[in-house]
Amino acid sequence: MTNKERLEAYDFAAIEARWRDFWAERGFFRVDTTTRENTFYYLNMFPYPSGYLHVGHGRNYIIGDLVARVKIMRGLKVLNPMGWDAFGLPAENAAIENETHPWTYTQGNIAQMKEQFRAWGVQFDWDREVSTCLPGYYRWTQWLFLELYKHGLAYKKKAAVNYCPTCDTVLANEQIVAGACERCGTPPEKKELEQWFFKITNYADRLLDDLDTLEDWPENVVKMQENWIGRSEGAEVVFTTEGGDPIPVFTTRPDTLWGATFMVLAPEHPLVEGLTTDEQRDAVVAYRKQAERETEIDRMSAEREKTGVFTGGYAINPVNGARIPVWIADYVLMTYGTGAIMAVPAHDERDFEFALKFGLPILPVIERADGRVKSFVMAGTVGGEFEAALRDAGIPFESIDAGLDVAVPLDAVDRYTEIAQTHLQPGAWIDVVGARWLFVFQDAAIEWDGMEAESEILNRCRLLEPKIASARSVMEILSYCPPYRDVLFHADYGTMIHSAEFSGTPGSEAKAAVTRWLEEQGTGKGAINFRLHDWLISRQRYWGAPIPIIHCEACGEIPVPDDQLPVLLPETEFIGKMGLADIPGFAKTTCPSCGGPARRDTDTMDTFVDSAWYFLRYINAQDDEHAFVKADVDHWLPVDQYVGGVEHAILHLLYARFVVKALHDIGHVGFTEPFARLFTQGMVCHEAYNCPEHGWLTPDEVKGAPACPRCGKPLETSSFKMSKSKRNVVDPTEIIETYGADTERLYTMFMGPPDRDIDWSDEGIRGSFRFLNRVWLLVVGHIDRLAEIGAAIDLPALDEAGRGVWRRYHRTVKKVTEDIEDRFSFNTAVAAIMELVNDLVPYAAGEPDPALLREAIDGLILLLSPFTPFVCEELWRRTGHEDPILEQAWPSYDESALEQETVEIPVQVNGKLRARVTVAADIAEDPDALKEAALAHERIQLNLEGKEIVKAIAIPNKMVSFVVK
RNA sequence: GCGAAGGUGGCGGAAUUGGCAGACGCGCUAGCCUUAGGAGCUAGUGCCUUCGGGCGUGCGGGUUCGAGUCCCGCCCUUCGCACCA
Repeated sequence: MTNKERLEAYDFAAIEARWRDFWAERGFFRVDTTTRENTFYYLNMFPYPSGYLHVGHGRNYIIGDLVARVKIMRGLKVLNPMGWDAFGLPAENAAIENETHPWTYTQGNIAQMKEQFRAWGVQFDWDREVSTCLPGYYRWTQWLFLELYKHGLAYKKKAAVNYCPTCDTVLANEQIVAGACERCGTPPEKKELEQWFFKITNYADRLLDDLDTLEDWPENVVKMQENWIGRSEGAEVVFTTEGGDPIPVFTTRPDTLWGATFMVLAPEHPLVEGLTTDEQRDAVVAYRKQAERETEIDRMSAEREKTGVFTGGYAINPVNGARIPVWIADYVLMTYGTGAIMAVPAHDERDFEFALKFGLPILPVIERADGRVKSFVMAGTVGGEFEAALRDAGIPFESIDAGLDVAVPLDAVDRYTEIAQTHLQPGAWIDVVGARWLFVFQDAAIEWDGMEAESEILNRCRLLEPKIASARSVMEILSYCPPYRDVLFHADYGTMIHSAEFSGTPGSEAKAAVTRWLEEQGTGKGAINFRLHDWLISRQRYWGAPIPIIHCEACGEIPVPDDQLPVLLPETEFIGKMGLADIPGFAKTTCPSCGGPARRDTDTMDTFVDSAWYFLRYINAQDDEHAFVKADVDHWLPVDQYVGGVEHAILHLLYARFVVKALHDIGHVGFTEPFARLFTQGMVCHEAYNCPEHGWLTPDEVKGAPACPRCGKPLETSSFKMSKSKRNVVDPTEIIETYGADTERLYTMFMGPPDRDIDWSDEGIRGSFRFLNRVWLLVVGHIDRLAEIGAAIDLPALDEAGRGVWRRYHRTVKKVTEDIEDRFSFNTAVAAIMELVNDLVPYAAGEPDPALLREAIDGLILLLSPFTPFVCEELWRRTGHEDPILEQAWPSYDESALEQETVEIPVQVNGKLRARVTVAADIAEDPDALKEAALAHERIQLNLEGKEIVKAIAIPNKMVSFVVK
């Protein structure tokens, strides 16, 4: 090997300084968006300018830079822009904390983050930089608002908001932590305020249906969106109060209507007032007050007991005229469906729990799908020959504590009833539950099929058994019997029973049949309900885009005319915790319509509005006349590849999809989905150390010791997402100083699959550094042995080692290309490059073919360049190239190099690997020849000795397998 | 409870279509080299072994010549939603 000592060391600091600004100066990442051919729009979710990016943030941008570089070398015109999600609460709160203006805070952070990108070698088209807090941007956010407004998609209505009485302000949902105001800990109150909404519910169906067209989105994100939209199919059925007021309810189970034994309204339902009787008034008022106060905190606790109060009022079930009690309970939400439900306790788990607790009747109206019927016969309730009779009838049973557990076949229920009745002792009864419901008394077997049977059975049982004299329903009696626990309740779609003329309707038809009938009767109709609510975009905070609406006493709500946009954020000094309403003079204006005195809307928009359209703005970021140009966005959008964190899987992505659909319908864009391909990268975690006394400690303080350096107490150690508060962030500046940006980039791509959460390893990164040193020495140490650029390889003249390297090189090109472009599998791409280097090092140290070495080294540098652009650009120049790497074509591979001359084929005998035979490629192709070769192998012959071959399988190029006896 | 992802050596992970489990890297072991650094180089490294082999991808079954991969039934971890009628 060439004498190492003479070789220049890998001086990453000097190399990175040399090339840091090169790519930007040459404009490789600038693109003209009027271009129409070979374009590629790569987009990272833009960050909130927090001012500091750790190595975990780096993952996102390094992936983007890598893909962009590959696509550029592929000859595509790549748009990879960057901007700042600069408005919003985090910036405002941080600014308040630092006693500065959010503007100053944000600008300083942006400068710092740009410097970090530069250090990483991460390149963007900075000519298209977008910052949502600049008037040049939010002027168009306001335009977007007005477009939606003019098309009926933005409206104002009273809505319950969270209001903190201590801070005297409205709180955004994000400001409520564990049910209390994040600043002062006071539980917020519900307050009715006028709020702006976007009518996203108009698009619920399309947002759901179009998810099917997003084939390149991660499955979990699609599912999360589906769940969030929450489409339910069922019926709306109109119950009535005794006073004649309609109470519409939504149900997904119209087939269970005959089992509705009571109703429950949300505590704040408007009909509660009228339904409440004088006796119940105090209880109802108290409950409503409690519900209003406690919802937020209480909803946090997972499994809470059902609570509720009877109003004293009754309603009429339209299907059978039954008079049923109306209750209020906080498990019914005013914000879903109609805020009222019909309760079918036999087939809805929540209703079941509620009914049992409050003693309301529970009537099964759907047969169990599994047909199970059970009967528990308590010891002493039957005569001695009972068991023999069961055996004769072929009815299986089991003796358990205190009695017999009988599993009655569904078709033997009547026979069982007879047997039970014959052997019943005086004063006893036997019940049959599950797919049939019967109570067998000495003088009668009563089918439990409705309210009349309910009261008769209840009365009889209470008389017969003093212990249950206080039972309030039949189901309550049954619930005392443990063996019945799993058969009393079910939510199956089974055959309808106890439902008048619908009894016997099979489960598969029941829903549709009842819905049709309800429509004929005029008491209900098929209905679809969504969990998705309209998007509340009003914020009563300063740091956001002002809503461009003027309120005039004479003319009403007037949109700010286009030539008066933007409505600028008023300049103030240190703003503290306030909204636009607190800024003197802001609201005062004149009506654009009548010229009279008027008042500006003082709400600002949710930051999710800013980020719901920024990907359009990049296309024409400097256009002062338009938000974007239709012809351009229609070409560039949908974004070819969108990358960001899963934390935005629901809100941001849903809002962006909604805005694009709305803009499409209005006619501003020609496409209906913003992001063709989505990739969600995982978080980077790092060891964090917690001392019960001194809190979170940095790894430096701990130095690997298991105890706190200050108090000696044992430390809790576990891996968390990097965060300042847990003191476990890894600072890229330190990494870059120690190893260089290339090493950080390489390790970030190598440490694991990019979609998975992963631990940053302080040892692991050294492997990547070592590898780059190896590459450096390989290239710099053999420059004098490289043939001239472009020299042709004389393939037949290569020795065996050379042919091996040649094949390895081409296989590597194929694998790296596919791993990056098709699979986003950067870790395995790096592993393949490492394997290539592992082959090249000994080859280069021997008697390498200069032309082959040239091809392999050039190719290695190009393959590695998207990962480690600094060192690769340096090596590229040192090996004699004058043009930059980004002007080179991405390496291609030679198909013929992928074919092996000899192949190693595993041979199995009875499923166990017994030998490997090395055969020529043409033999490996031919099953018969392959079998012959396998049979000829010594170890196989040994294994086959004295055995008969039952079956022989040869899969070309894969495997030979013998089955022997 | 519902939905999603995952469980493979001491560790991060690989195995893309049912075909050689553990690529690549970290760590570790031994040796070499050295101007003694946490550098570099070489070899080894799933477990057990009587050195023939046996066992091995969360657990239990199944399909198959062949299963980390497919099917059935469980267990565990992480994430998202959660009284949504």
